[in-house]
Amino acid sequence: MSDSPSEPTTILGQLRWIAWAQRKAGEDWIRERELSHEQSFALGYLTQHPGTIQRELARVTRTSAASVSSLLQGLERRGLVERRTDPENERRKLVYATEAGSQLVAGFDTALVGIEDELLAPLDPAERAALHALLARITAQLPQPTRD
Amino acid sequence: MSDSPSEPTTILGQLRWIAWAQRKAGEDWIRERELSHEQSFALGYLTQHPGTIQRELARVTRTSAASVSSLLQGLERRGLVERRTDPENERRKLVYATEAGSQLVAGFDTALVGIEDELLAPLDPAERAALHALLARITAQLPQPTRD
DNA sequence: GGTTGACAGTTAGTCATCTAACACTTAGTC
DNA sequence: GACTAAGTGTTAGATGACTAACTGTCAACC
Repeated sequence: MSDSPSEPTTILGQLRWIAWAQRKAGEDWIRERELSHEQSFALGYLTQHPGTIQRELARVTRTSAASVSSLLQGLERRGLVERRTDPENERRKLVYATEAGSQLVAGFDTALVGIEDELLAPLDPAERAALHALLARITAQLPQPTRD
Repeated sequence: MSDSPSEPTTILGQLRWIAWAQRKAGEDWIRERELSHEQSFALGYLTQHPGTIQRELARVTRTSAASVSSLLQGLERRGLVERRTDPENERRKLVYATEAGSQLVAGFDTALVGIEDELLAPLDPAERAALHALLARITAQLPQPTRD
């Protein structure tokens, strides 16, 4: 074996590398707004899925309930999100992005699209479709921190 | 726009998901040895590349010099690695896995191969090669935390 | 030969995340 | 109705990683 599987010559090494590059690419955008990566992601998600409960946020961000809890505390302290107890099930808290929160992350998704577009620049549309299809085969069998 | 680019329907969402799954899959193996992910990775790398300097370790792990420093402190305290100042350049420290360190991560790379194999199970060899080629096109243009 | 700037690593302080334990709510069961 | 188990969220403590500032070393240049 010429190379360790931890290195970029392996498929998983490539994946981790690209994921890392994406993270780095988004950092400027995020830092301007004084948010963390996960905060931006959560806020962006909430603008598109108002009333998400915390447990689902944990699922889509693939993190823990505890992390979501403290993450939202930070956002709430800054008035960017609002938590309301679900009247129909008082265990749950429905989370909403406030007007300020929505405005702060306005353009977040377009920024992400831009980053994706830049990273995928070497591939033409047909190749992107092929890549997407291959990856879908893999994700289809993955463990389940999925959204509904 | 039917979906946020943060979600698994996008290519970058898929990548992050798979990278996350890989991490989770390795956790059992790692926890048995009371190591962190980065520690395992570094120790595995050092068994295959003895005498690596810390700055290069930071590059291949795509982290900071400070993180490598404290990471190695932990490994050195447990006698798993050894740091020797490079006699030819006293700024540098050459890092070696000790015998104990090598034995501890013996099988690390085969474990990684197993994880990769499991994740890629849905793809046949030709498809894996295609995936690898597509990803290589992307990584070829990425910013440069590369090895030599 | 001293000065300057780049390179290599460490330290201190901060922040985010995780795990484990806890409190509260709901639903099922006797 | 009381008991039990599962679902939801929070808190506390430990860990890990980052940024910024620092020390020490090398190389280039006048």
